[in-house]
Amino acid sequence: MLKVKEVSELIGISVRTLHHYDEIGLLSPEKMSGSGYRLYTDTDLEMLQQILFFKELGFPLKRIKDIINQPSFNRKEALETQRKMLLEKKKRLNQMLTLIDKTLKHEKGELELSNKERFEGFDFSKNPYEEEARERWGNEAVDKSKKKVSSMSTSEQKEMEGKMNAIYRRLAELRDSSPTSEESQEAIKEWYDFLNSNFGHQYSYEAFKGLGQMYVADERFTKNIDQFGEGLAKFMSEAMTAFADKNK
Amino acid sequence: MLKVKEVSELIGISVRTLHHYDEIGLLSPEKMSGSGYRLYTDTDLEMLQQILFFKELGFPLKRIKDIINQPSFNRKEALETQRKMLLEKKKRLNQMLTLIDKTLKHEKGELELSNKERFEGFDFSKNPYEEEARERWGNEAVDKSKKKVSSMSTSEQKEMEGKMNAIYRRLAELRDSSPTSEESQEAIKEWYDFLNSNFGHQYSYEAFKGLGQMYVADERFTKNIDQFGEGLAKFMSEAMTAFADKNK
DNA sequence: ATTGACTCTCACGTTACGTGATACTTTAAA
DNA sequence: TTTAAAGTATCACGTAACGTGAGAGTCAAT
Repeated sequence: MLKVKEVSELIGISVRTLHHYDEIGLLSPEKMSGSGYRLYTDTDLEMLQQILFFKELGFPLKRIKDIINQPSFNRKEALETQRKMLLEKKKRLNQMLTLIDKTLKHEKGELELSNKERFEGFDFSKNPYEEEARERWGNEAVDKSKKKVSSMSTSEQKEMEGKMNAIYRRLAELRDSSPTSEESQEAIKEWYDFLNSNFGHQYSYEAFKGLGQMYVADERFTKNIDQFGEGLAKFMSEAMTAFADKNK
Repeated sequence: MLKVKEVSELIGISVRTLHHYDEIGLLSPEKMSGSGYRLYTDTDLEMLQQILFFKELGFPLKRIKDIINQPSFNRKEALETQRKMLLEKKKRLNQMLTLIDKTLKHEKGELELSNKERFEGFDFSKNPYEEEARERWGNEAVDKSKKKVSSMSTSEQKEMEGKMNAIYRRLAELRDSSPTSEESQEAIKEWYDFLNSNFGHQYSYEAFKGLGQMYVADERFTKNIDQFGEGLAKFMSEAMTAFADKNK
């Protein structure tokens, strides 16, 4: 069992960080000495490794706490998911390297670079790995929408629900047409805007696409959506994918 | 020329961020409309790209501002340095992937993993790229010490200078002995502690070693230090390297 | 003229610690 | 056994980098 300085030196994080993690309930050591000293066990260190990987991937500490406290949390699975996420991060890094090379060529007058192209290697999606985390450890869109809704007044809830239903009904009318038609895409845009302005969560196009995929993968979504019309979830999923791919 | 929302949507950063960068003088648009709207030119966007690369590499905004305001700042050179840094970042990412693979093997009982090994892919050095930035855009140890000194009272300056000179003199006395001797290492530790408590900058052992190397690589340092004794810069450099290697 | 979208500044809030202070505990040396 | 230095705790303010909401001014289309 290690005390704070020992852990701090072993890993290279500050004692203050360890205190902070204890305070917020993220990592509280399994044992305390009689005089109130924190004593970290091997198990604590195993969990700390998990935390540091999630932190490296840009997850806020609160979210990390959520995740590791899931009853279904399993370290081996987590490592595999984190591995996948790190590979994606590596891909993004490669995109940035490609962008630098292009910019250097541009500086040398070897190629043209539009303003848009100048920033194509950057991706400021909120947290690109949150979608994956959600799939594995919790469906935050559903959870968050439930929470957000429950904190509204009744009339606010009715208004929002009315808007949502209207969009669903509109989409249901369109579900026999092509998901990529102009009308369908317009309606999906409305859905995209609605989600982004009412649920305290900002969807990237990629995340929106992932959400659409979940509509058909997750029974709860499919059932809920298909109330408005048989096959609506599938239609929306396809339309959302098309929307995201068109706008990326 | 683009207004804030256009820039925000082009790149994916918030309007607030652009406001903030203007406020702190990091990126102020070249033009303003008659009514006070920020108007960003292509040149502004070029600089913003630079800023975002530095930010990706973990540089604080203040430091980024320092760097890009250097008279010697040159975008092509910056891109090349940033490229190098991103490659290093990629290497660190690979180390983490390797660590995950090792941890997974451990979970499966295929290998042993000590507590130390469990964290070997992590590196929490302050900002690992600062050393390189310093080499290229400014010798912050010198600059910062000058700035720090100029904001002190005269008596504070004398006291600090006295301490510094005493350490130099001590080291000068030892310069004909081995840089790794106990006495030399003690004196170097004093220098390390002095630097870390007087210049508003925290040296990692690696950075301290790098600084020692600069003493012989940078004419200004060598000249300044050798005032205390011929060959002192070289001696200190070697002793600092030994000190860092022993403590890492 | 009106309205909705856009822009500005202001200012408080959030997140994740860094830092210094004060008091208690532990450890090693005298 | 005592002492002093190192280690640990809690407290609380500060920093960095925005996020968020508010209120007022601007712009463009109807």
